[in-house]
Amino acid sequence: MEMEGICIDSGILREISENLASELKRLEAAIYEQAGETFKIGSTQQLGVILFEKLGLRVVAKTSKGKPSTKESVLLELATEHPLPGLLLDWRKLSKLKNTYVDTLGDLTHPETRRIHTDFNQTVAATGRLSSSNPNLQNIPVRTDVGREIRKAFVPREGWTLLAADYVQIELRILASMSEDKALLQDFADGKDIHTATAARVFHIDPDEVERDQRRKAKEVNYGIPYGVSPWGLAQRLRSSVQEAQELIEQYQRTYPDVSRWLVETVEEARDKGYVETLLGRRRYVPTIKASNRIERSFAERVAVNMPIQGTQADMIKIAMVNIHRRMQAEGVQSRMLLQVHDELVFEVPPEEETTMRHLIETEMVNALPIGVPVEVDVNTGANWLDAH
DNA sequence: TCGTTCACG
DNA sequence: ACGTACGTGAACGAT
Repeated sequence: MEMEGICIDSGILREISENLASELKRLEAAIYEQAGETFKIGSTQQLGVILFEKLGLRVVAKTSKGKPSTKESVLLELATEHPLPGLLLDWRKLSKLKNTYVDTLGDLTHPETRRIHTDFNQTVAATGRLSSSNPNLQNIPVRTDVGREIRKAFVPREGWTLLAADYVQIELRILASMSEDKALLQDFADGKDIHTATAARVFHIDPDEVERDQRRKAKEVNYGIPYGVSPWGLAQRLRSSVQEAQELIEQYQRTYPDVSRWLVETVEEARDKGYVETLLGRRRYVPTIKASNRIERSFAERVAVNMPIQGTQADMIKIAMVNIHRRMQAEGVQSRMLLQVHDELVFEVPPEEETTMRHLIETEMVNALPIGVPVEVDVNTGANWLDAH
């Protein structure tokens, strides 16, 4: 994958870069207008002086070094009180995308081959995941409109198509498997939309009565639980009261008692043995699980419950990658495996191999590591990375 | 080199 | 009262 690289359409990036440049220029003018002076917008220090001293806005949160924070959640809160924070949020979003992705990826693209080559690091992440660097191709934007435009610049070689295959809600399926939770196992066995199913159980209603907002809440709980989320943390994410968040967590614990038991037992196991492990026995040592400092200890407890899930997912996709590679060799295909993004594999395939590859990839991903829960994989093709989803 | 911020799963 | 969901990598500013 490192040597193969992936093809970049520099023309697309150049156009995005120009659009971003003019939009940023406009925002800069508006920001200086509101601030009443010019300054380095990217300097949190200079920005802090403007926001909290000159304009006298509230200090919502402090950084680890005790300075007034200007992070996104702070600016969001201040945006109702002054026009400047909203402009800064827009500026930060666009300058991040331009500087980190659009301009950098363009520069790193080989002028002849039009391809870009990352490093996949095998011995960095403590959970067993891969990481990607120089450049990191595992954090290419996708959540915003401009971000999605950047994905369109990742294209297949001439005449071929990109194929993306994603595990569907794999973390929660592994949680169901490891905890052997009856309700969670049943919902997956029934092929239900898991967040809707959770909402129905937690709110004691029919699945077809679940409202958008209830599903959103259930989704945050589902994803928060395997990380050991606190009532306060969940409240931040939901923008709800701590009270409501706490009730949601308690209701979840009553709904999925075996998950709750597994979380407790996994922390106990870490205390007893000094490590936790994945389904296949990959270990992570967590010595601070016995720390006298409560903050340090709590952190170790969250690490302990998260690693078996995240690590088993990493084990699973690695097995799938090896098996897919072997079969590609055996069948002598031209298709190439290009990227891995934790729960996703990206390939480029010639048109005549598309049907074969779709089937081969789905089969090997689904069957890589049997966990007693149905594993679902979403496979799509397209003219670029965005369209392949 | 460190701190802050923010991009992804 | 403490700090507050896990795992990463990179850009930028300050020192």
